[in-house]
Amino acid sequence: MIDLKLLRKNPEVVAESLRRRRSNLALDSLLLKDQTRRDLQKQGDDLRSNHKRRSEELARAMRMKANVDTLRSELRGLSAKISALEDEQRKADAEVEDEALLFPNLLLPDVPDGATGDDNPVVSAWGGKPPFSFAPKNHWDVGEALGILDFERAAKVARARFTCLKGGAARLERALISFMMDLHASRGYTEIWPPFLVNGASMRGTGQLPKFRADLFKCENEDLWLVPTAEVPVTNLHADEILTEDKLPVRYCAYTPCFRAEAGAAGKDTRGMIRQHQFDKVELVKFCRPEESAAELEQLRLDAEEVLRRLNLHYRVVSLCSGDLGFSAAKTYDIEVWLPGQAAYREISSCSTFTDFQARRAMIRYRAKSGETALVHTLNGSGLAVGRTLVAVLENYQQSDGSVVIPDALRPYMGGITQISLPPK
RNA sequence: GGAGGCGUUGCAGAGUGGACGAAUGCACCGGUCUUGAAAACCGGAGUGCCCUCACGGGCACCGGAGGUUCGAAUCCUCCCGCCUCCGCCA
Repeated sequence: MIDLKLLRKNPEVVAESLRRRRSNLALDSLLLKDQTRRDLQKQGDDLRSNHKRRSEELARAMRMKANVDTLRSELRGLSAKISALEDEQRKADAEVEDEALLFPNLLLPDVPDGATGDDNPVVSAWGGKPPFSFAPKNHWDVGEALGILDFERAAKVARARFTCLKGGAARLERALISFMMDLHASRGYTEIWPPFLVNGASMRGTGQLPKFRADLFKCENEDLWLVPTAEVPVTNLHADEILTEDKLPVRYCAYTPCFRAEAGAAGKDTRGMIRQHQFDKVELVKFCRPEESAAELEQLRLDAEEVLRRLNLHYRVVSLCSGDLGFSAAKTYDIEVWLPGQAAYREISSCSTFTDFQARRAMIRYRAKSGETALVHTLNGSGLAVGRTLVAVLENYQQSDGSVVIPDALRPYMGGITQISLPPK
């Protein structure tokens, strides 16, 4: 959530960020609702203060056995007035909250300006496109020929946008998860195995609700939602907590399956495993002091990149421009892996700082040595999207005979398998 | 799923209708004492919202939401969580 005090004091700062995002949200209505809310609070506080004093008077009078009928009925009237005002106040609070929750995070100043993903500048690259002596195939062709990806049967038991992995691919998926978790755990991230269903408050805390309800799967008749990313359960681990400063920064890594309704993505990436209702992901999540968050974002990005380097997969990094940035993020790097079968770079990790936006929603704070409490900054990034990493391995490590060589870094996790070969005819 | 018990300020733990934002102990932060430390003694510490340039002040918060009452940590209803026993299950 954006900072309403800042909005009140510096509306032009918020307006400028919205303008850069190409958002058409207007501030007037929110500012007005905020003013109404504060007026009502002042009125209510004054009435309650008065009521409190008169009530004490009544108690004193009763002790002296005085007649209190007049005072009592007067107070009854005052109490009714307060009740009515409190209803109004609740309504006003909700109106401010409902509207404020729809405002995206403020951009960091160094977010490049731009309208769409086409405007995202490439900030770095690693490796090079691997040479092929033949025309490299799409991962679905590679996988179906090997009999390790089964889209049709997955659609039969679930529906479209699900994949069934089999044999070498299933093993590879599991190997990738273990490989990534081991790597991050060895580099200072504490391993977390969180719930895969969360309540609505958690979804609100990280910003999925109320705005992106349509992208989520929900359990019927329960306040339980399937996680779209480990970011949700892991960030909310510290909701409503005050962390001690010497524990910061807190760094977690977590594997979860991710469930996304992919509303509005009809017709996009309909073939293959790029865009699924269910996929696996290893996520990195950090909580830190505000002054550390810029450096932590850079390190987060490097930690995600390390996975691709060890797998020897070519990638580039783009900085999301103002118009392309996600709702909750203040700044985001996307890591895009090279997919030779599609001759394209595809997003495989997204590393973001959310500054205090999620911390304010989820009330995640820390106590500074001075004794003051302040909101932490939260960050997270994929490290990596496992399904897309599997795609990248299939496409980049495919051989002319249709087999796929296992990258060296994964071999310890593959039980001696060095290559996924075609089944005998 | 059934039966019962419980949920208070960082922790422990009092408080069953008013003077309770809440005793006490521990922990924590200052200070005195000490060469230093411990102990002892003195003092200070919750969170949020609002008003104020500030000093300061007001209001709310005893798991959550309602209700009864002039007044609720305390009484009532519902919900959530934890514990114990039974059932079921991996």
